[in-house]
Amino acid sequence: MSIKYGLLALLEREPMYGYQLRTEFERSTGATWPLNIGQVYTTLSRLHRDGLVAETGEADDQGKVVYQLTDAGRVELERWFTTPVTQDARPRDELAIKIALAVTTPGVDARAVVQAQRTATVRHLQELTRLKTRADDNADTAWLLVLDSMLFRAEAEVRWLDHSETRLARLEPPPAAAPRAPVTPHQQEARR
Amino acid sequence: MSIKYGLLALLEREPMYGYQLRTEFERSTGATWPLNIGQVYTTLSRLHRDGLVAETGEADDQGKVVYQLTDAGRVELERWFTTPVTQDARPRDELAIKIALAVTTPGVDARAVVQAQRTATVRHLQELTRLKTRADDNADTAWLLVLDSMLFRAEAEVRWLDHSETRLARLEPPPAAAPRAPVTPHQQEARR
DNA sequence: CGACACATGTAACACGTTACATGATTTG
DNA sequence: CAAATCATGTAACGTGTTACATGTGTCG
Repeated sequence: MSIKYGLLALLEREPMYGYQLRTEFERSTGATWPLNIGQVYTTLSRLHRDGLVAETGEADDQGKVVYQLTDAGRVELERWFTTPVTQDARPRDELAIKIALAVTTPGVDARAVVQAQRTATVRHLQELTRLKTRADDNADTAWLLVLDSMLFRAEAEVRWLDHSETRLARLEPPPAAAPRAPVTPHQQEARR
Repeated sequence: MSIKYGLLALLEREPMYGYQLRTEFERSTGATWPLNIGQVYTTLSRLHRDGLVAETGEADDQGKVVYQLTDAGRVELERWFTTPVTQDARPRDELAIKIALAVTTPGVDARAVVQAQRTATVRHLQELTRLKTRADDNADTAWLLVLDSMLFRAEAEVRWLDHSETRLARLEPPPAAAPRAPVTPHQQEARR
């Protein structure tokens, strides 16, 4: 869905051909989400089928097929921009599902899963921070916004993972620390 | 991808049939991401095709087809739990793309887009908070974790939107406040 | 010339959603 | 009995990824 409207938005700036659309999309979002060129063409053909874009005349001398927005396309784009992204339109959060199911899956140490993810997310966070310090000079607003978005998200994810660790620690005593009372049969069962 | 492993995780708890898998999945994640029953069956058939699950004998007297994990399925599930979710495995963020493109799309007031989204997200945040106060009593750890995940995310999103608003305000003076110098032709062009 | 970037497209497949068809069981 | 819930499946379609086929232009 994002691609479809992304292409429409780019075409609102000016008519473009497929290859150019990919380049511009990746430039605007800082190559955060690389866009497969094949998808550009299939999406364009669907947009054309649905009357949201049209070719500006036939393929030019080098075989480039330039597309432009139709009025219907402009209406659809306007609708996209004025309608907020709702929760039920978002994809399932694989991480949340993973942690949630780790808690009740036998043989799985949920806290280890949380810790492994935390390490990976912190590493990602550092990479983002590094990118940001280098990006502040050139300053392409769109790319900076995307970068901030990912930073805020990653920070929130780390906080959530820490919060989850705490919550899990309250359920189950920490694994092998100072000498403690022996585990009960029930706890052993729950741990496998 | 999340569903595939979600089903494997549930089957690690105990063998189940399709309908039951949907019920358990929605219970574990607090009905946050409703799971289409059709998808359960198609996913199960793919998992069966790939040798990750197997029927426990033929359909029972009521026609229920119970599935269980195979050894290969257990290995795959273990792999999922021990491998962190990486950034490039995540879907594109429609909101980030929308705001990023709003900035450079002619005729679109990026700040209005940000504001509209903020309202929607804050509303969602309130709904989540309401859910949480009511959920703390019953206390299903998995569902609480998912709820927290969504809370942390929504909070981060609001912060990012505010941050974006600030960034955008630095680019373009606020629309119609105290008397100011008239807009230049260039600014009018940029705004449509 | 050979490699690489530019440029368009198709095929196959995975995943997700919606809608439909079909029947058994439960319950007001 | 009628309606709702339980239960299994299929068909059609949208979207996304990967890989392949094909050709032009440029530059070392």
